[in-house]
This record gives sequence, structure tokens and C-alpha cells, in this order.
Amino acid sequence: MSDVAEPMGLVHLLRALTVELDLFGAEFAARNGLHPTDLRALIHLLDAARAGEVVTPGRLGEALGLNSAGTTGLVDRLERLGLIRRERDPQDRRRVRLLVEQRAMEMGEGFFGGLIGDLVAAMQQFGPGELETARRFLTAMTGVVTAAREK
Amino acid sequence: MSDVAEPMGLVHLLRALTVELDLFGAEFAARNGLHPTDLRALIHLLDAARAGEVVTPGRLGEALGLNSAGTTGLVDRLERLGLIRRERDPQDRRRVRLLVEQRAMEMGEGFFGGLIGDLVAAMQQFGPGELETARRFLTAMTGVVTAAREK
DNA sequence: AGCAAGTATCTCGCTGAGCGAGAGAAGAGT
DNA sequence: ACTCTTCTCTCGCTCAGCGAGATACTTGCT
Repeated sequence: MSDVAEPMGLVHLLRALTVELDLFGAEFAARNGLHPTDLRALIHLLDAARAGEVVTPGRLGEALGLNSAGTTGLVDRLERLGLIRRERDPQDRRRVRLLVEQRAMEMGEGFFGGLIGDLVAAMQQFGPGELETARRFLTAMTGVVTAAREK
Repeated sequence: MSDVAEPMGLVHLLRALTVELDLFGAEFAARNGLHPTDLRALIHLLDAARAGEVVTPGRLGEALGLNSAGTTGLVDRLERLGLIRRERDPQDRRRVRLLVEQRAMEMGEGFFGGLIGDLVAAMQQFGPGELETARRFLTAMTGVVTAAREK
């Protein structure tokens, strides 16, 4: 136990970063007439669309920790805003496919685009070795949190 | 545009980390009968208490992005749960000081203590220079997000 | 085939977090 | 004195999300 101030400072930095990112998301959402949940849903839907996966209300609700009633309300909101579209699955007609509209992709661009550009620009200050260290560090920390959630 | 995969990977890592930390917090909150906002407030209050700073409802609400009515409700909830206590500031009697109760400290210790310990343990894999790089990196990224929020 | 059991989604009624507007109380400037 | 500003709280409201249950469709069993 030689230097405990150093790691604790890093822990607080990690937390400060997540707080800032959360607030950024909340403010973006509010500016676009969305709720934080709507934005999280949109991110999930855009990620899935990019990966070519089919998302149903059930899967979306599970990913966001909502029950079925809340999920229906969420999908209603997103559909009313013209961000997604419902479509019955012809294979299994109990299912509903959630299709992302063009408008949602543009909104996602608006959200990530600017911030990602700034983040990448800030990374230019760091050398390749330093970025590699940062990558290993973030990977290690993410692993710890994931492991802590599962026990 | 030589190597865009490296910084993008880091951006996704940052997002993955915040998602994991959010989920961890949400699960902890739900297990203790709190709402996400209550937990964020508690973290803010514990940090301020450790730094010896006085927190008022106004400051707390500003930090969490709530208006005055929402802040009063939040403080009411935390007080009802026995986590904090209101106390009029004798210097400026318009103000109310929010005092953290023992119970709140124990709650924070109990559940975040384990995670912090794991995080610090994982940091032992990294050398002092690497930790310093990680610190600079996180500081830079947090700064970018903060700056993006303010414009 | 027919019918129970399971699955996916939606409807209904309700609770409560958070908002806008503004009241009340205390300090600061003139 | 008397405005002006600051800090907190009250009132009434909206709406996200919950629990319970209805509905529509599929699957498995006999």
C-alpha cells in the first residue's frame, strides 16, 4: 500500500467521465424532444441495424430493463416521432419487427457525429503506445465492472 | 486518415464502459429501493462530504439537471429514507444544508466498496507511467465531453 | 385433427418523478 | 425605508413505467 491516492483518483475520473457522458446524452435527448430511455433505445436499435439483427419489442424491452407495458409505450413514442416503424413478422405473426427510419439514423449522426469527432481529435495528442495503454486500461476496467455485475 | 480503427475502437470502449457502469448503478439502486436519480444524488453528496464541501438543494439540483420543484422532491425522498438531513444555514438563513447521514455512507461503502476494490486491484497490473497515461487520457476525454455539453 | 400450454404484444388503471409557475422568506444595494 | 435578487418550497399537472390481465398467434401433446 504505497500510493493509494493514484488509483483512487483514477476511479473518480472513471466515474466523472460516465456522469458527463450521461448528462451529455440527457441534454441531447431533451433538445430533440426525447427522453433518456428513448435515446438508449435508439442507440440499441441503430447498433442492431448496423449488425443486421432483427429487433422486436420484447428484445428491446429486455435490453433496456422495461416491462412489456413500458416497452409498448416506448415503441409508441418512437413510432409517433417517425423514428421507427412496426411491421408484423410474416414468419411468426405474433412478432413485430422494429424497423429504423432514415430520420433516426440522421439523429444518431447528430448525436454521435460531433462528439466522436471531438474525441478522436483529442486522441491525436497521444502517441500510438499511449493509446494502446489507454485501450488496455479501459478494457481491464470494463471487464471488472462486467464481472462485478454478474456476481 | 491513416488509422481510424484505433480511435474508433477507443470510442466504443468508452461507451461500453459507461453502459456497464450505468447498469451496475441501476441494479444497485433497484436493489436498495432507490431511483437512478437518487443514486446520482447520493454519489454527489458523498463526494462533496468527503471534500468537506457544503451542498444545498440548489447546488444538488443544478448538478443533476433538475429544476427546483424536482430537487425538493428528491431531497424529500432522500430525507424520508433517512439518508440525508436538512439543516438551515445559520449564516444565510435562506439556505439549507444537506447533511449526509451515517446510513448513506454505509450504503455507499457496502456496494461501491467492492467494485472500487476490484478496480484498484486491476490497476496493479499497470505501471506508474501507464497509470499516468490513463489518467491523462481520461482527463482529456472528460474535458471533451464537458466542453461538448457547454456549447 | 383438436385442444391445452406457451409466447409476443398490447390495453387498462395506477403511481410517482419531474416540470412550469409562482409564493414565501431572507439577504444585498440604493 | 424599499426594491431587487437569491434560495427554497408549494401547487397542479403531464407522462414514463409498473402490475395485471386481455388478445392473437404458434407449438406440442394425445
